[in-house]
Amino acid sequence: MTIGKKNATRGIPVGFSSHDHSACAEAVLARTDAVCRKAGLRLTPVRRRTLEILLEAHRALGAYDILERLRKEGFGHQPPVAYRALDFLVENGFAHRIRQLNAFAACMHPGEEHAPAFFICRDCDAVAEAPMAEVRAAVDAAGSGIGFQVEHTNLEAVGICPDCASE
Amino acid sequence: MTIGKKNATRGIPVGFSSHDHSACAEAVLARTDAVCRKAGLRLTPVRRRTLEILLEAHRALGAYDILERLRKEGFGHQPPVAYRALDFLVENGFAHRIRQLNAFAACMHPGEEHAPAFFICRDCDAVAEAPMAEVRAAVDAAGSGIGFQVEHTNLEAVGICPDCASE
DNA sequence: ACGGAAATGTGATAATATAACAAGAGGTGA
DNA sequence: TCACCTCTTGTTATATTATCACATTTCCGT
Repeated sequence: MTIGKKNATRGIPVGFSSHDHSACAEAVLARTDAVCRKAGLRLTPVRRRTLEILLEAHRALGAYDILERLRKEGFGHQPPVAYRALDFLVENGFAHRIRQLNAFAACMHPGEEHAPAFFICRDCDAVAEAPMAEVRAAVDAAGSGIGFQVEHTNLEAVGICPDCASE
Repeated sequence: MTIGKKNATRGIPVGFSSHDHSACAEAVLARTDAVCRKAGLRLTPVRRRTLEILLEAHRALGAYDILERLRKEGFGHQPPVAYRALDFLVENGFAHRIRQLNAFAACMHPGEEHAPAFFICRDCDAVAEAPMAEVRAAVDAAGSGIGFQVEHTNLEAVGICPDCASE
């Protein structure tokens, strides 16, 4: 599946409200830099560029979409290049994996403790990230009820985004 | 990835508590039958058998695991055979798709309105299904807050199951 | 029986992801 | 500095998951 072709030229892919993309992208990148320095993580060129690509695209991208862009910029052109960078970003909370779409999106709140929920439009594939701390608490509680120790939760809601609803 | 190899011979794959598998499997199958009759859905041989396989396995299975078993029993041996049966089951709520595992598990509450959450052991791949109606309500509410109309939610929690924790 | 819709079977291929190994970059202590 | 170690990158190859397209069959209502 190629991600997001349907809405490539209209709408607001990550999040549903208008705002200055480049400003927020820069801010997130700066914050990610800071978090890496503090944690001793190496935000190498591929990794940094991968995050930038996600931030610039401002939508969920498939690994092969990212790979293609990296290739055009002189990075390696084999799948592991993209997957490794994405793994790093996801593991450290700088990006999220959207399983419904087999895609990845930049995290808008790097470093902050947050259990995000994703709202995915089934029409245009736009993705919004919303904080759902209460949900995480409820899941933790339900888990302990059955002796299960929750380490990570992923909540993906599929439906219709405001843009597509108004059409 | 092949699903569930790690724990193929020990533990309790779907749900974490001991019980009579074959009894619960039969009950679920009977209920599914009833729901289909009532709704005018056709639980054809492949579909029925696919559900039975999931129920008997009592764990999440990959599409190709299921395909192999269907093949051995004389059904078609091409991927669409399994995927179509699984699509039917998932669409009608008789099975769930576990995206973390690229796998499928029989629904233990067919016909009941339920927004399930899945607890997935990262060690043995066992899956437990828990009802999380409150979570669904919270997600719906959060969705309306951003103008998003939620149609379907999927919540997957990864962690350590009681069996693996005690080792 | 007949016609249309749904379901099945098959071959082919697309899309996603990982394994395994060689080579390079960068830090650390002798 | 240099030997050493670890992490990172690049590449080849392959595994795994999923869908397309089309022919055939089955089912159901008329």
